[in-house]
Amino acid sequence: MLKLKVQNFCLDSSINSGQFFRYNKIGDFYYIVLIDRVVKLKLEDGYLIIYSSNYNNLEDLIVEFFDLNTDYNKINKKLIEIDSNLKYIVDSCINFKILKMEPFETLVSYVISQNNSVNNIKNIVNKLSINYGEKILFENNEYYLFPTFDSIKDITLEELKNLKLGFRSNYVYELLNNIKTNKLDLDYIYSLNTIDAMNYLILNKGIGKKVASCVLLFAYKRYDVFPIDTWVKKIMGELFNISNEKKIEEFIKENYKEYSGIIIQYLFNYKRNN
DNA sequence: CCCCAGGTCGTCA
DNA sequence: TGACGACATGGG
Repeated sequence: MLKLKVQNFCLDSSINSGQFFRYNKIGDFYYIVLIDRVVKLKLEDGYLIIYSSNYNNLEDLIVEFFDLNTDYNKINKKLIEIDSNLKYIVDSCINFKILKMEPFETLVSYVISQNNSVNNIKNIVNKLSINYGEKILFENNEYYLFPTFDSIKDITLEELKNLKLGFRSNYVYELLNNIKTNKLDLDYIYSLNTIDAMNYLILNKGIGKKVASCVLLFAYKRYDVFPIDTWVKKIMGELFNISNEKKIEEFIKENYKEYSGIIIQYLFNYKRNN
């Protein structure tokens, strides 16, 4: 068991925020499939109580995944300074973190996410993992890692359709092919600035601005990008009477700059939970 | 039977 | 450029 002192951290809202799809809550504990292992954890009296199928380098992994070294108090203060009318939104997301997810998993998951519901995304990603991911035994139960690129690089279109990806089957199929032919290199993205990274991702069929934004925000920690989805459009219409996507983009970018992704994530959470 | 979900693409003006 | 329907599937 690993016990980790944490401050200003809400495990519930951070996991259950539509960012990450590989988790289950049983009793007080969350069971999450994190890269190469199963992690079971709960928050108790300011400590994370953590069990895992693999304790190697576990603390670093947890700190990185939950973004525990970023000073959100400072960021939140800035957000409120920019627009104090949104204080109640920021307050409602207090101790919420933007997760740092694995790029390949994030990319595939978010291609699947389009025009889909969080529950159904979870289902499909789980099915994909059960069929093609490595099996991990933990507490006498079977868990499945998200497939590596190698384990699904030769998947057929029909297999994808059988997993009920629907029209997204073609997108995932082509995406894997692009990685295979090195037309898409996920490591290359680290070297690109945000705008170039966005344009690079959008070259792939099935990846538009929204999916690319999610990938850059959730897997590459680019806080200056922000996904605009149906929930964000709704709340921006209600709060600011802005419904046009371009106008939303200009407004957020102009006001929130390098923290755009964080305020948008707060707005998304608030709208989805209320 | 309808509408909608962390959208994107192709087409048509 | 901008608007608009199609696209698979599951759930309300």
